[in-house]
Order: sequence, then structure tokens, then C-alpha cells
Amino acid sequence: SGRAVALICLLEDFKTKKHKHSGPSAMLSLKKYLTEGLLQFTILLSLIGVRVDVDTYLTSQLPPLREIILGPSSAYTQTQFHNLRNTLDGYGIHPKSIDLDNYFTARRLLSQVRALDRFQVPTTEVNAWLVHRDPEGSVSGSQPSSGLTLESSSGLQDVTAPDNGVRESETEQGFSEDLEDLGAVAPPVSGDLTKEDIDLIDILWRQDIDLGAGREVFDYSHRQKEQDVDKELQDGNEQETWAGEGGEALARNLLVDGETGESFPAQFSADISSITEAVPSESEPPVLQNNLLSPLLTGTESPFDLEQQWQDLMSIMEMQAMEVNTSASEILYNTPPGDPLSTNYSLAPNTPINQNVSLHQASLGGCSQDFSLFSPEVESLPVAGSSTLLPLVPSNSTSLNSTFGSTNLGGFFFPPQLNGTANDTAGPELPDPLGGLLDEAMLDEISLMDLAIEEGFNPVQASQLEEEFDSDSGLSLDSSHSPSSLSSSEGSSSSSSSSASSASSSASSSFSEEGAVGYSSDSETLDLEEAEGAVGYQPEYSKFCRMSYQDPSQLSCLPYLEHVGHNHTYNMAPSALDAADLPPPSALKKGSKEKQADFLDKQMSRDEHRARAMKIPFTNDKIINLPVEEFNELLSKYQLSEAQLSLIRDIRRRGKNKMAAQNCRKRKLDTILNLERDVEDLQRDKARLLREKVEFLRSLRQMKQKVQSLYQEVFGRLRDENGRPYSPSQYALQYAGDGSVLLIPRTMADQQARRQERKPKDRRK
DNA sequence: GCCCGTTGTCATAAT
DNA sequence: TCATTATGACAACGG
Repeated sequence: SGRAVALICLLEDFKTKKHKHSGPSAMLSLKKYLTEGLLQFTILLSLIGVRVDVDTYLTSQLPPLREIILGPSSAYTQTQFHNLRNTLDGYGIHPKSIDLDNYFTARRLLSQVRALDRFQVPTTEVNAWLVHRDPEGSVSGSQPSSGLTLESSSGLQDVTAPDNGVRESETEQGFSEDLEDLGAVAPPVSGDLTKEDIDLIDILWRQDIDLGAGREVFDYSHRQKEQDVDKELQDGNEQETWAGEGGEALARNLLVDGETGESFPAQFSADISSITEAVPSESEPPVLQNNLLSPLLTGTESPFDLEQQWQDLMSIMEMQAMEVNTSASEILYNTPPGDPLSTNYSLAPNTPINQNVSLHQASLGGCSQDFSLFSPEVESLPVAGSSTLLPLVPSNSTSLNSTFGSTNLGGFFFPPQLNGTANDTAGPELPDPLGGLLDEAMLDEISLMDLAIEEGFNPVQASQLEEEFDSDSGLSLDSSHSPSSLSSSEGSSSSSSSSASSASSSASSSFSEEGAVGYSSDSETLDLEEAEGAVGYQPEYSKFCRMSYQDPSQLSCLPYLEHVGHNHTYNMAPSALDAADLPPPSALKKGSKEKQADFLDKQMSRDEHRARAMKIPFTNDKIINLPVEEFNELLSKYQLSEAQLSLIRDIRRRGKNKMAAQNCRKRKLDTILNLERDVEDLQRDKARLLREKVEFLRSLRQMKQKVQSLYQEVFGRLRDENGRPYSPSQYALQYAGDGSVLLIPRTMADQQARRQERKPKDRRK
């Protein structure tokens, strides 16, 4: 299936990148096995018709699989900061590597045998094909300089060649970056191929089948561009504008592009609560009767389009929220600023992007061109439809904004009048491709898209969403992550921590006890949880790591690089520090105890120096961490001068304040990180709520259409005493409170309709 | 030498 | 009132 191929391409890409940028770590072998295993397994599953959605595994917080593929992340590096040994022990040589070897070798052979009838296209050819597809566009001019044309041509001609060799060789030659940059314009995709993607792929495939390009090409390019967009989005400068202008442009473009040839005339009333609103009004021009049936004609098409548009938008939004977690490694492949291709495509984030136009843009570089080339009928339809079939829309209806901008149009679109004769002649026979789409739901969706893109959530709509859906949203669930809950345990356990740590550190070390205060070594994984729990704050290195993982320049989260990073000594026990920082045995062999003493002196804090100078008879650790009573007892045991007592009190005060400051800083940092996570969660919830609202509006519109058709049917069958049909201009059907339907004069219906319109307004007041 | 992050310290308020 | 904790502000220090 296409999805399986896309997955394969994704995994292939992961493999390639890991090979390219990771060191010769033994971890890679395990990754290779697993990714290849996944690859083979996916192929097998796809062969037997099982859909595999690995995206969920990759994007979800499942550390083992995710980290094996993407590299170690926070969950693992949390306990491996400052500890190179853990990296070697943890990842280096898997005890079952031999089994894995046999297993995956067998799998690979099996899959190769089974894949004999499958068409495999080299990954580079995918990109090359995309470049090649744009001979007239502005992109083509800059291509030759990067040598991509050569690659593309060779790739196209050499379709049957094995892919791995080509891919790896090009990677070594540095071509891969250029090739990957081609996809930088690609929009983010949610993973599922939309109908239009498939259609487009079909078209392109048919066009290029003679070139030997398989269908997989499209799928891979699709996937490739998704990843490249992630890379592109790492550019902080463009990200903001992308979310704003680009997104806004996207919303506009979606209106046209999302349906590939359809435009949206409005078609209904604003409220379904009153059936009288659906009743045709005699005050409206007869031409509007055409629209009475039009929803039924076009209603079947719109849901898909709406869904598709929304999926496009959601994919962008979600990726915008999630890309920081998923694309960190890919940022390494960012294009150099001067790269002609990248500059050529640099506008992509600002151009309307969705899944549908991804291929267009990648190959043609221009949105407007896309329409003319790929769906020429699209251009003419909205204009023609708006001018001829939709007399209601403004005269300058070629502008989408003017067409969709006015929500007041919604009031016109529901058939205000039901004229039987006119309905028979002119109405149904005019297949209005625009009818039924620009309905309330559509207008709402448009506004929603604007909302979502502008990131300015209308409070009114937000409250409406809350009311409408009685949110079971994750908002309440997030309370567990709140800073308050996080820090709630602090007070109860801090005292015990200090006493416990004081006992341990005083027993283990004769100097720099102060460093042990309240914080155990984070290299001691067994003690980590207990120690940190005692302090009351979980130093969420996972978040630190994730944050720095977003930054390509900060690879310190990788365990094998971390040991050269910062030395946050206050998280390490003095013993651990000593073990790590003591001079090598060679220095000790020199017998220079003086050097060691100097080193120890350097390790001592100022207060320890002072205490030593004042000949304080007990350790600073005891001074600081003993409970008040024990502390006083200790003081009473010794005959201390006033200066000594003063120093001891200062040492105690400063030591406690030092801990407090550390806790305070940790807490502050955790608060910030929690807020960041809350923002992400809220963005997810917001996107989900918007999606749900669109769903509701869609179903609402379908219900409206159903009601309208039923109304028509019932009304059309009614006959007066003379056997003639009732005139819709004079009579209307109305639902009574008991469920019965009454035929009443239209004047009465209008009055009641007005009355019901006022009620909600009064309620709002 | 400057910048920046980390850490310790002080003053002060809060508990 | 005293001890402790929390926190802003500042300075020292090192990369």
C-alpha cells in the first residue's frame, strides 16, 4: 500500500541520516537491525494487507522504539547525564545482537524474495523526479547548478537499479542534502494520503509511467517533503511568518485548492432551530429557488472536501506543535543559506501549503501555476459559478475573500421561496456545483481556519466550543502536569531529605560535604528517584534534553557527547565528583600529596575554608543539615568562641540558603517547562476542538439538508381542495411543539420566525 | 575582553 | 520570636 511504502521511505530516511551523522557507535547496529526489521516487518504486513501506522509509534511517547530509531532521547539520557559509561553499557552491545542478526537476516532475505515482484525506486530518484517535473518553472533555472539535473536524469533512466547503492553513494558524496532540500517546500502532511493526493499521484503516474517511475515515487516524495518541511520549520525566523501569513494564505487557498475544482456558494440559513427559517420566503427573488435542491446535489461531495481541508490544516497545525519533538535530528540537514535551491524554495513556508499542493509546489514551484497545470478546470469554475450560478454573491466574486468573507450571505442562501413552477423549470435542472458548500458550516470553517491560523482564539468561539461540546478536553487532564501539583510534595519531604543526605555525605566524604546537601548524584540511577523525590523537585532532564534536542547545535543530550558538556555539580554527590574529577592515577603515582591537597582545597567552598581556618571541630555538612536541636546539642558539646559561633551560624544560613536557591531555580525552570508543555497540550486540545466543531457543523449541515429535502417532499405533495399544489410563496410548513407539522400561511410563519429570532438574542442579553 | 550561563550569597519577605 | 524557606538581585566564575 501507499502508506506502507511511505513508511518504508521514512524508515529508510532515518537509516540514512543516522548513518550519515552518527558516529561509529555500536548503537547504530542495533538501530539498523530494528529499523530494517521494522522495514521488513512493515513490508510483510503490507503484503498481507495489514495497515501499519508506525507514525503513532514514532510520535508517541514510547521511548524504546522511538529512541532506538531516532536516537536516545530524554527518557534515557535523564539518568545518563555526565555518565559516559552508561551509554556504553546501555546501548553498545546488545546481548541478543546475534539473534537479531540471524533474525533480521532471515527476514531480509525473505522480504527480498517476496519483493522481487515489487517495484523499488531509489530514494534519490524520487527527489530527482520532482525536480525534473518542472521544466518551465522558476525552479528549473537554478537546478543545474546543484547537479541535481544530472542525478534526476540518471535516476529516471536507471529506475530498475537497486536503490541502496545509489542512495548511499550519493549520501557520501553530499548530494543527499541537496536532494533533500528539494523537499523543503513540501507541506507537512498528516500521514494519510488524501483522495486528491491519490488522484494527483494517479495523474502524474500516468504521465510518467513511460519514464519508468513507479507509484512509490510519489509516496516517498510525499514523505520526504514532509520531513523536509520539518527541517524548514526549524528556521526560527520563518516559523513565525509561516504560521501567520503562510497559514492565512493557506486558509484562503484551501477554499479553492482543497476541492480541486469546486467553489462554495452558500446555501442555507443560519439556524436550524427554527424550521421556519428554512421555509422559503416570498420576499426573495425567484432565482434563489434553484438553490433549494442544490444542497442535495452537492452535499455528497462537500464533506470529503471539508474533511480534507481540515485535515490539511490540522496536519499543519499539529506539525507546528509537534515538529519540535520530531524533527530535531533533521535540522542537521538544513540547507545552507546560499543554496540556490533553498533560496528558490524558501518561499514555501509562506505559500499556501497543504497536502494537495505539495507535489505541485515541489515540482512547479508556484501555487498559481499548480492550478492551471494540474487542474485547469479549477480556475474557471469559481469564476463562472460565482457569476452565473450565484447571482447572490457580490459582483467581484472572483475574489474569494469577497465571496466568503461576508457571513451575512448565509441568510440569503437558504431558499427563501418555494415556487413550484419555477422550481420545476429552472431550479433542479441547473446543477449548481457551487451550491450547498458555502453554507454556514463552510463559513464557520473558514472563520475557524482563520482563527486557527492567526492563533488568536476568539473568546466567543472558544466559549461556544466549550458550551457546544461540554468539553471533555484534555484541559482538565493537564492539571496533573501543573506546576502546583508538581511542587506540592516539596514541603513535606524536604526536611527528611536534608537529614538523610547529611548522614550519607558525612559518612562518605571528609570534605566538600556541602555539595551533597539535598542532592544526590544523578549518576547513581538507583538513588536518583529517591534523592530527587526527597528534594521535592524532579529535575526533568527529559525536558532539558528535549529542548536541547530541538537545537541541532546542542547534541549534548546524546549520552556519548554529554560528558563534555556543562558540569552541574550540584546534582552530583561529592563522592561522584571526586571519582570523576580526581587526577588520573599517573598523577597520584607521582606521590604529590601536595597536589592532591591543593586540588582538595580548590574543591572546598569558601565556608569550608573559613571553617577550617577557624578550626571548627565539625563538618559544614553537619552545621548545615542537622536539625536545630541536634545542631544546638552539637554546639553545646564544644567550647566555641563567639567568632566561631558566628561563623557556624553564617555557614548554616548560607548553606541552607544555597539549597533554597538551588531549589528555587529548579522550581522556576520546572515551571517554565511545565508551562511550555501546557501550551503544547492546549494547542493540541484547541486543534482537536476545532476539528470536532467542524465535524459537528458538517453533520448539522447534513441534517439541514435532510430536513430541507423532506420539507420539499412533503410540501410538494400537499394539495388543496382543488387538487392543486400549494404555493410556497403563500404557505409554509411549520413544526409544532408536539411533533406535528402544520401548513400555515406564510405571513404567520414569518411572524413566528421573527419571534424566534428574538428569543436567542434576548437570552444572550 | 565581552557575553552568557551557573552558582553562591545577601537582603528581604513569607511561612 | 525564632528558624526556615522562598525569591529577587547581585557578583564571581568559567567556558
